Amino acid sequence: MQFSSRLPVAVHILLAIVEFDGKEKTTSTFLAGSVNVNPVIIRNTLGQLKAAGLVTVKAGEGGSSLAQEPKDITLMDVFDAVEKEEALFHFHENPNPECPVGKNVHAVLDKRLFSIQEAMQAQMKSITLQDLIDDMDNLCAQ
Amino acid sequence: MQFSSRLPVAVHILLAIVEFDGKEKTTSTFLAGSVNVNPVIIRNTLGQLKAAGLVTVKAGEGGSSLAQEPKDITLMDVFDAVEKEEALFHFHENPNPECPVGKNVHAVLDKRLFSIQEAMQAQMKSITLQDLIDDMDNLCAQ
DNA sequence: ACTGGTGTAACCATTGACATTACACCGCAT
DNA sequence: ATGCGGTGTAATGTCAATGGTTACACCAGT
Repeated sequence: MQFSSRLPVAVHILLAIVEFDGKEKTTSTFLAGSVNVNPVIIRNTLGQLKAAGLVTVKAGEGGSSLAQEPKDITLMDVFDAVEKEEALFHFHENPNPECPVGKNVHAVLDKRLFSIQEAMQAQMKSITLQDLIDDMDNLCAQ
Repeated sequence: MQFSSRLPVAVHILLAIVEFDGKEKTTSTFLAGSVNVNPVIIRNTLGQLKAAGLVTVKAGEGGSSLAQEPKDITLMDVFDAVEKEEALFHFHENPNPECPVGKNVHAVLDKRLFSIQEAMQAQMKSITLQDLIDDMDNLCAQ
């Protein structure tokens, strides 16, 4: 199982907004050209980022810009904005309640799985958009 | 996006094998009754666990047992056995190489995303089957 | 040989992601 | 005020993966 490409796409959008700030009008069509997906995908993603308060989008005029400082936007913020999942793991089953194992797996596993999710999220929180910008600037400087 | 229910199912199977060891013949049908899924799912999952060297399955006779000590089996082992994914994140795009952002997102994001994956895996490695057995015994004792 | 069980393959239904078209609405500029 | 570029969103199609189910060949002990 793997995540959708939404997080990468959203990050790409944010980086492009920063990069082209003041140079180009960052319309959905323009961004779509850089990310190489359909403009509607951009608009939807941008809508999610806007709802999360990470960007502002100019309705009639067109274009978008960051609503927060790059150092204040973490990957966790972006992830939250773009993936609405509550639980990472899918506890599908209706385990057999007659069975000593079936009756208790849920209680036993849940907190462990949640701790895994928390570990992931902690790491996401430690990475900011600014980190990525710095990395990109270093690459470009070479 | 979320993971399939394979990891939970696999853990359930392992716990049941331990729990009913010596008491019941843990056939795929029997296990299916506890997990409450189709026996074929159990056989497939059991096949993956076997391939990973975590369990042994008796072909003609029927039933299965652990191939390692519960304290030596981590959730990471189970996850690896059951989810064959390499990368957690799906870097779908063919970003526009003409664009300074598109050209570099991959390089910049990849290592960050991988570090998130590693954080998750580290936590998975820290949880053993024995931990879960202990938790379950405590629940049953109450 | 019979029987219970395993290992697979084939097929179906469902779901979610992503692409794409279409269209209503907004706001600037002529 | 109207045209135009742009946004917001719904409807639809395609594709891949999951999970369910049936079917059947193979294995081992009685």
